[in-house]
Amino acid sequence: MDGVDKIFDSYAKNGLFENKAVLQANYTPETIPHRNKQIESVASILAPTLKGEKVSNLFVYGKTGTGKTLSVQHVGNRIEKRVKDSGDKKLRFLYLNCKLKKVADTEYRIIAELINKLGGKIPATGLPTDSVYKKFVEMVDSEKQVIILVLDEIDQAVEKISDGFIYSLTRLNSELVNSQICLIGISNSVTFMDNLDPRVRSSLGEEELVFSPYNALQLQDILRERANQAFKKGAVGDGIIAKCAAYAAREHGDARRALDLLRVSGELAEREGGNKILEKHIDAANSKIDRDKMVDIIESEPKQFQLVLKAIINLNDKKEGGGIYTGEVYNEYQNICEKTKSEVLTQRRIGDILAEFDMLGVINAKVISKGRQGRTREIKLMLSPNIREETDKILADALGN
DNA sequence: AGGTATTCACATGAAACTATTCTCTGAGTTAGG
DNA sequence: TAACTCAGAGAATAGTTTCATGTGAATACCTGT
Repeated sequence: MDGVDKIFDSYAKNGLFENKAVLQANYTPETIPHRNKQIESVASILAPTLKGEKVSNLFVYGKTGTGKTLSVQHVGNRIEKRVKDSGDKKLRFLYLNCKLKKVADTEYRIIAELINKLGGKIPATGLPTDSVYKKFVEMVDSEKQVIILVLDEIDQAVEKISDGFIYSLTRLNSELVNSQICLIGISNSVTFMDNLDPRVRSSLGEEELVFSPYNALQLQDILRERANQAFKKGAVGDGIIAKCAAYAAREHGDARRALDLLRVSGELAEREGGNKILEKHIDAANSKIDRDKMVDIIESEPKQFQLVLKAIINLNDKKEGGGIYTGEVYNEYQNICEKTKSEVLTQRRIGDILAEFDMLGVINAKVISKGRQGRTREIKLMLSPNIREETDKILADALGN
């Protein structure tokens, strides 16, 4: 009876989870608490499709984890079911997440993916975009039907491609003879609409819907409902739910985060062999989630990014507290490249890489002007000590030294 | 002293280039009738 | 003659370089008191 057996034993005996899938990100719950109003709005906007009538395009926005995607999909499923039951009208509900890398982050791939969902076939590459587009129109228009097209994280798509793409989609209706198409855009950036072509804005934003963040009490309701299904009885106290909710509420009311927190807490408690989640598990889970996320990011970053990060870390160690500037980073970066015999990129490119690190929250870079000493980014490394440790390991590993 | 003009060290943008990935096409090759 | 193979053409993407333009404020330079 060694340690491994002991682990297996205790796992089999007192697993905390009844059904862990309930807490996972892709789970679709039966009910969606505190979103009735929004769901009804979506439903009333989409209702005309049941009669095959033209409906307004809809634009939905709200922070991550506020139930946007869930609500829209919920309504979509209901409509589809309804249509299937009554059986006369043809209606397709297409959901597409534009952020998924390698699936739908270019114009070509988005349309190709849509064609796939419609049941058509298209090679992953090798065809001119407009012929793919033509094929799409053809497929849509091949019979009399209504198509509800949901583009999730649409802001990502526009950033990568251009808004001309969406413009042509919104204008699609005029090209279609038989069918109707209804566009639903989902975005978590409120400002996304502002720097959009006015024509696109007006046609996409015929109807708008805002999902505001959940507050702590609402999060508690959500958690409680899911916890009931996910855990065995008695595993979760009420204080635990409240604490998870409070943590997540602090982070702009992100329900996904709250659920993650609960799940990871459960996993930690289980691993310790306990039969109950304790408060300390939540704290541990909280930092574990942050750490895992960051480590994941750094680990999966391409080599050049890691070299730049290494340069920043070196400088950070060398001059405790003092500001780090782009030029310094570039010099240090060049040194490291020389040592590791890597290709050296231009300063222009390093600037972009720094901006991306800033976006990811690895560093905090503020553009400041030092007067006669020019304009530059003032960079602060944002890795907490325990993440820092892991990072060093990863970098040493990846860069071989 | 107070007001302008300079100037620095990059930031930020746009366009062009490169390497790689993928499919399709058609020529040439092979195998079977 | 049909089936098969394989190089090359065309297209798209990611990552980068090249060229161009922008910019906030410390400093240098005036100006008139």
